[in-house]
Amino acid sequence: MRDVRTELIRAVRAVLIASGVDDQVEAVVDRSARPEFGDFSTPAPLRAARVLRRRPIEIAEELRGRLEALQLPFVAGWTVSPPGYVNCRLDDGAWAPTVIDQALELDRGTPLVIPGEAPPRGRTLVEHTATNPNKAAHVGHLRNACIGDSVARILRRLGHEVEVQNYIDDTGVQVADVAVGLRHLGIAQGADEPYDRYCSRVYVEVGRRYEIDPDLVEERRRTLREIEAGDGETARFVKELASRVVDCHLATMRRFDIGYDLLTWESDIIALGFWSRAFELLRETGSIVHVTEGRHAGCWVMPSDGEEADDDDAKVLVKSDGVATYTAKDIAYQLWKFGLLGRDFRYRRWHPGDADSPATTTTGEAELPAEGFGRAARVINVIDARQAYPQQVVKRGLARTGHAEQAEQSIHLAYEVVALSPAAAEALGIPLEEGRKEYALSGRKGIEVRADDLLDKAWERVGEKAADAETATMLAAGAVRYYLEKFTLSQIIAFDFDDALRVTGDTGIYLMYSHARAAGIMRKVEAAPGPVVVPALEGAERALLHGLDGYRHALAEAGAALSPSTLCTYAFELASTLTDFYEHTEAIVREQDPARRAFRRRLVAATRATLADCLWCLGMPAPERV
RNA sequence: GCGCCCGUAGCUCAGUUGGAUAGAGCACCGGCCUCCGGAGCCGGGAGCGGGGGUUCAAGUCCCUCCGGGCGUACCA
Repeated sequence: MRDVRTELIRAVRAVLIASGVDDQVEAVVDRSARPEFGDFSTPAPLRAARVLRRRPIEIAEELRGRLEALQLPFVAGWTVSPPGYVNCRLDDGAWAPTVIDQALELDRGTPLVIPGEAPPRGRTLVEHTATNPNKAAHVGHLRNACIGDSVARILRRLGHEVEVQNYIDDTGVQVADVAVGLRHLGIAQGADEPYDRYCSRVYVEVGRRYEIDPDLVEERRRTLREIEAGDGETARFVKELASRVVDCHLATMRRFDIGYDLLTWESDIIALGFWSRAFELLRETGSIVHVTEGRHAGCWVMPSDGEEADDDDAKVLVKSDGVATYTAKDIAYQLWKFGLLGRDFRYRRWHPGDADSPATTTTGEAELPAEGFGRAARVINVIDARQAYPQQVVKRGLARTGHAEQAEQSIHLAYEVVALSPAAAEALGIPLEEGRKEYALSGRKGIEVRADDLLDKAWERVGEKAADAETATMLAAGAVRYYLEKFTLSQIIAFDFDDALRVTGDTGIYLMYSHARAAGIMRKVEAAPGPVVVPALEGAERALLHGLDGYRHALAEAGAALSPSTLCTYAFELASTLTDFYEHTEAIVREQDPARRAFRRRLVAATRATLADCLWCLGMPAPERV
């Protein structure tokens, strides 16, 4: 069977139809608001009253009769309460063992697909991280990576075929800036200074010098042109620089258990002529127009929907100097992602010797089959909300070139940025403004909290109590991830050190601690064989069973909404329910009745398994002890 | 100007796509270690920005106003 709630929804839907209401009325089933009503309740009769033109309470009585007649094996009885709810009380002896068994059978090798509902056909491509390879990753980049990684995990857990890509913009202004700085400013790398941090420092300094040194600005222009051209000394220098920073980023993300299937390089997109091919497609379909006068004179632009050429919303794709904009290359990339471009990369392993290494695109010798990459049915781009407009243009590019279906399956998973709380801003030496609640990060100005530094801080914090260094490493990474994932995507995170490094309350530490506690009980109480006999349930036990039963629903919901925070909320509730059980029922080690002891032990085992599964989806460790 | 997002307890945030009495963490105050791990638990006070509307039912949907953020580049 599926989870209890899904079964009840099916049953309610069936009796609604039998009563003459088709799908006009949704079969809503929720946990009962109060225990005295039962385990689950449906307000469907209230909604059906309008359609049937009858009193809700009468409809409720009728539905109750029909539901009773279904004789669902896990249901003890149905009641009606005014003004027109139908309530269900479960048969503990029937539903509890099923819920426990299902939790104990959780296996990450077996997707949690709902029986009868096959996972979607085709590949889902998730692009995330995409940090410019010119500086150390900061907490904003880390939010992107955590969201993307968890979405990928959740979808995989639900049986989707997922490919994760990290886009490397190695031809943009930002990397050019650092190249200029490295070549002309003579700043030395510190002895123990990691390369990405060194680049961060150079990046800030070169930004300052631009203000006072016009020659340096000219040098940037020249550098960009040479990068665009693709071969020559500068291009090689920049590729090397970007590669080294990418390695730093990969190492940083690996500390958070974040990995990738493929690195896609913008320089490869240019070198392999992706844009020129996309340009042909756009031109042939009339998706773009060449503007001869006005402020866009000499440019190729994509007009906005339903307006004439060169209106205010038109987006420039080719500048008057003939160079394609970033958005233009993004359209080409997006067409490739769906296998619509008619061109492909070549592929090899990024670091052949390293088992954790992703694959990478290359213009050199192909070592991996091309069929393994791209060709997506659905594309999810994890990109911050500020880029909604260019992402819309990318989507429009697909629609205009005749790929309405793929445009529909192009999802900009927008999330709000990470900013600094007043306290964090003050700690970084930023002057505070009256009434201002958040302060923007800026890699360019050096105003940032680096991902590695944050993790180091967390490690020191949890290390005070952790069993050993290895445990501290797990706890620190899990704590930081939870902090960055628990906010809804549309919420700006005003990053605060106290909140991020907290070890009590609604934190990743609490979740991992709960898991370790459950694991500890299992070490202390030996497993007992035989069938589960369900005793008279205490409140905390019933709550725990409901928590376990709700996992599939929560996971499916998080997957449908592409929302890790939904799963965070679920995880914290489950952990809290476990704590409640732990604190307010008799210790299992002291339980004398063997049947009850066995039942309670299995209940804890099922909870541990569910929590571990859930933590995996959130990219968090499930430690056996802390 | 136009578009998107945010506004829920002193602070930081949830709120199951419209359901019964709006939750949690932090902070503050007061309790709980002869008890499977106290990174815990129990108790205490206070809230849906304002105003209309739709509905049996609105934090949730519509309109409007007020605050705040972001976008609206031949930057990425």
